Amino acid sequence: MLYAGFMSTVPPPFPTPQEPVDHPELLQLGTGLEADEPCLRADAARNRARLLEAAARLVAERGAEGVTMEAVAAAACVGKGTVFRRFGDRTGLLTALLDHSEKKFQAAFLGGPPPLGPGAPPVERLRAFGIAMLRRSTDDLELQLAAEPGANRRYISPARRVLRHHIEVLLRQAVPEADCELLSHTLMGQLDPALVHHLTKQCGLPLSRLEDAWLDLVDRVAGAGRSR
Amino acid sequence: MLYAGFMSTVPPPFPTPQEPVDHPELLQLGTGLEADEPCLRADAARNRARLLEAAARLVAERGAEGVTMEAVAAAACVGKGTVFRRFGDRTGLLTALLDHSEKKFQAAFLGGPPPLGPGAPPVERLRAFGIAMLRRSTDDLELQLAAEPGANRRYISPARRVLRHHIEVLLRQAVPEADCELLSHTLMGQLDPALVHHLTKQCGLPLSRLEDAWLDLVDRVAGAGRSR
DNA sequence: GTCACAATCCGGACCGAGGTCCGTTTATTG
DNA sequence: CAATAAACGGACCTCGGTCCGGATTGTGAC
Repeated sequence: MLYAGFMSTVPPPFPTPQEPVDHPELLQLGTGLEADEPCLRADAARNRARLLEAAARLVAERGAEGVTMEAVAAAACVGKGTVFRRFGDRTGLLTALLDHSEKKFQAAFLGGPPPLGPGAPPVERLRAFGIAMLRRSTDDLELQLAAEPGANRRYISPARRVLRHHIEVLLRQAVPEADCELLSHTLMGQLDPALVHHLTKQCGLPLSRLEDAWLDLVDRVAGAGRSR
Repeated sequence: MLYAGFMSTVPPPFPTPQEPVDHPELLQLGTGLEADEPCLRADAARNRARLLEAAARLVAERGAEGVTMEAVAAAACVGKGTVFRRFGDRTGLLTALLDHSEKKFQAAFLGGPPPLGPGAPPVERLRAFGIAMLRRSTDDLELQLAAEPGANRRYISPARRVLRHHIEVLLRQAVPEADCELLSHTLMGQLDPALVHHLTKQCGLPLSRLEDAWLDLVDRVAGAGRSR
């Protein structure tokens, strides 16, 4: 028997069938990313805010590694259990910290101005999307790494689903004959924060090279004279 | 101050400079994967064997999740500290369990018969390589998932390096004008055990579709009429 | 307003597992 | 048979995660 009271904030347990959304561009903005405040008791909401603030402060002063669930609880003057009830687990807390930036990004590519948003041809949107993700990764890279779930759940995080699905939709327009679902996973791989971290921080490659590689990859996969 | 006595088996702590190997095809067969037995004291070697056997037994009867460091130690009639000294951490132990299969696979694509081994044209070797990896992933998928290191170290595991480097070498022959280092990461992404697990076990896709997608990807990236 | 009741939340004791330390034991070498 | 380097073992620490008795809050009735 699991808790039942705090699933609003927390990614649904999965495996949920959750067949692919069929109305491509119209999925609700924050798929599971928010739905926070609706029905939270006053004290719960207050504690939630306190916790996020405390966590952000800890990240700022001690880095993501210093964000211990106990430390956050203590810094927020709250019991440890409260942190887990609200955010499910450490990954959930860290994800919530990234939520704001995440939603801004989603808004940008789902409804913002072209070439990132609708209006530009799909391949161009793909190019812009990758560049934007790479740039976004360089900020709060540490947090994104720390927020990454274990191997079992890496591919079922709601945020990742949204990103990947967006790529898939664009791919369908650009290369309808391909297996766009799988292809989208491949493209996502190139934007994986862990890979970006490895290449830039551990191997010392300049970000521009990753950007070039993305553009090249899009070309190869969905580029001009494609027929298969 | 770290331990210094058991680094033979264990991936070097990193950050070690470790500049990229320059002699492409000639790297020693097991890059960091073995170098085990050479200078182990008799009792140490015996305990190592005991531990691996115990771990394998535990995997067999309780699944990878049941492989607790304490349980392994107990099953091998050995102290907990010994397990860590020998294998560094849980990932190291699990990796060691996969070592045999890993080396066999390396031998197959580095020196075995074509099209996997040398002798076939690079694109064909690439195709065969992916298919082989996908098939290999379906066996001991659970173990491979469990052995995956945390986000920080995912891209610096020696075994992964070897695989990726092999792809890179083949790519250089097939598409010399491309950024083969980065492209190889992309291709590796498609073969990531976690992805394979997600797609086959959680989404229910048949393995054959992954294989088709791999062939298609190789085509797109390094396929026939390429000029850029 | 206030009272009572149910739903929700809180807190911190508790557990298991990974990882570390260091005093002790054992293999090797000459 | 020393002497030395290496290995051993298990107590110990930290941290993520769980549990449940008790405290708070929202609500409807009066």
